[in-house]
Amino acid sequence: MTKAREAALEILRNADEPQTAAAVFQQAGNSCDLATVYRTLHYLEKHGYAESFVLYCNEHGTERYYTALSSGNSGSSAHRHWFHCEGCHRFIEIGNCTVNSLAKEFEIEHNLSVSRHILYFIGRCSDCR
Amino acid sequence: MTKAREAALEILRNADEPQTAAAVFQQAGNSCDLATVYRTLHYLEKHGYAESFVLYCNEHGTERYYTALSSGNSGSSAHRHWFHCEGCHRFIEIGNCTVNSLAKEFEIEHNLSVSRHILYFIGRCSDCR
DNA sequence: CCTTCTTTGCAAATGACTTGCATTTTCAGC
DNA sequence: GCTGAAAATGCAAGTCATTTGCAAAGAAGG
Repeated sequence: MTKAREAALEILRNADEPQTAAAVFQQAGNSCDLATVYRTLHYLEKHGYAESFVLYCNEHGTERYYTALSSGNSGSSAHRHWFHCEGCHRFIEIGNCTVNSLAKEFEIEHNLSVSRHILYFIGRCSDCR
Repeated sequence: MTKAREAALEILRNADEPQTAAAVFQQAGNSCDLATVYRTLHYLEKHGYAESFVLYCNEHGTERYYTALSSGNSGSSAHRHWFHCEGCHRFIEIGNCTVNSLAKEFEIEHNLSVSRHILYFIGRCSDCR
């Protein structure tokens, strides 16, 4: 684990919301190149330290957001889902998600395999309504 | 409704899967500019003729996919969700989706408003397993 | 140390999508 | 049917997140 990777992972672990590459770059104090941040995030995801999803927001456009997974090296912790506020751009975790069982049903019904799923909500939080 | 918009809407209505701007452009036989296709799809979505979502696929990257909404004054069709096969890149509709009720619960629980949600599955269909 | 493999920085490239602007279409009102 | 203002289109150039080529810097093992 190199210094840049350690730093990025620490940033993701300390964050309570999904982070974009640009956000990680900024929090790292520009201590490394943005291209390195992208490569680092790919590395972290590939090796099971983080997961990501692509989210579209009116104001920020389409960006990939990363979250740390609790246990690294492919020992996966639970996949999470988020609500994104279009006002303040904060994220709130959607707990208690039933998508997994929905995916399982769908797999059986269609005799196929679902390797991942994406779910998120967009709206306005209680402060921004 | 101009010719280009009529054509794009017809393409979406005849499609049984979500279509990208590039796909609509191609099916339109390059009869208009790609920029016009983008503008047209924005128009259709803004005016309730279509809806869209952004999906990431390993092979095709991040793209926006459009589906027609049945825009008769009688009934606008419900928002739909899709499974995307990473092998053949076909889409299969996920029927019977419980996300709406999940969103409603979440709204009440957090005193916020969810204006839209994104859900899709990625995997391999029965032909591509 | 020295060699080799990996990672990084920098700059340039990519690809989906957007936009400025001049030209064409559309369409309501004659 | 004509006409003119408003809207739509084509083309080219721009934007923006993300990726990649390549040479230099760093790590790891002998």
